[in-house]
Amino acid sequence: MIICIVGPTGVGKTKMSIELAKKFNGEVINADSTQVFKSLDIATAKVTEKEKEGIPHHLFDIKNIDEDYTVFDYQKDARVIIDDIISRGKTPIIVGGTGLYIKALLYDYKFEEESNNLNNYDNIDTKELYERLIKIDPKSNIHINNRKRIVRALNYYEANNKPMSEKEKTDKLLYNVKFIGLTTDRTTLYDRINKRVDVMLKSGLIEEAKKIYNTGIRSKAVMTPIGYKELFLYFDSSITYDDAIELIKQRSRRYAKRQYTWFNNQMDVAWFDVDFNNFSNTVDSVVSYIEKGEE
RNA sequence: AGGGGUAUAGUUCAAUGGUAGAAUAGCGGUCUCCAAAACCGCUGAUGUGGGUUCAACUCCUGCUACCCCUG
Repeated sequence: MIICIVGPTGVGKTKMSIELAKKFNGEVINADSTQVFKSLDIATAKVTEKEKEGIPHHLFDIKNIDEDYTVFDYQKDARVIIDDIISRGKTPIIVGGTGLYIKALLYDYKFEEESNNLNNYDNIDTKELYERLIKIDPKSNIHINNRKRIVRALNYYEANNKPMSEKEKTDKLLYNVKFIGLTTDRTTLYDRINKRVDVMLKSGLIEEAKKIYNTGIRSKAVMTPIGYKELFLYFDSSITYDDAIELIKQRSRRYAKRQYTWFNNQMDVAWFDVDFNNFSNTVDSVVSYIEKGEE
């Protein structure tokens, strides 16, 4: 059996993962696209050594910030680790907020080996790209404004010689997985998100961001997470400090909302309302839910 | 107290007397190697009572609230 903990940012997934690992003889596998990178710690709310309580953790800090990492890589790496943990008789506990990573890992998503020389079509405007796409793939339902997806579909066509809309859609669960979703009402969640940003600032977020800023590295790894790019704008004096902080909070709230959309619609999740005043209550309900399913 | 001004969506602003719009917030959704990304959709307002007019956010007026100025 595999346990997979999902939910929006800031509900306590990390804390739950440690508790469940203790109860079920588990090892934690990261399912967060930003936490695979070294030195992105505070903004990504990565587990600290102290919080780990000796539980083995996998796929954290495995890449440098000037390297790329994709779902394709994640699927390969994490499956090896799952098999290894199971072969040692322990329980894999997958924790993270990146829905696509989780889905690609546990369902039979098929990715073909493609060259990493992706064409960005930098000099061509989106409308033109869309017209090209429709020509090679009339059934495509990618929206005309979604440049990123259009580019992907064009690259897919070039690499595989067939339109993306003809790619086989696969949606079968490959493992015996219990999806545990942690949730709370929207107001509480937003409040926690806002406060967590303030805590991050006290823990040295500015210093962490400044250090990365000074490296001059502007890779996907550093420009994707919420928390650095906004502060970079402040360092550049493009926006004020307060605006940068507000932006971080706003984007975090929106991110949380998108996470709900994914987890509600893409996988079969058992949701648990988190009791923040007495977290062990929540742990107990989750544990008994898992044990009941095991009979 | 007297004089002046303002009142439109949760917020900030639009609308020659002729279908009340936008930004932002909020909510919902898409997603098969960039996903903390990218993209799409929806809800919601003329402070209040009269009057003029075919027609009032718009003009007149009573009230209320807020802002500025003056003792």
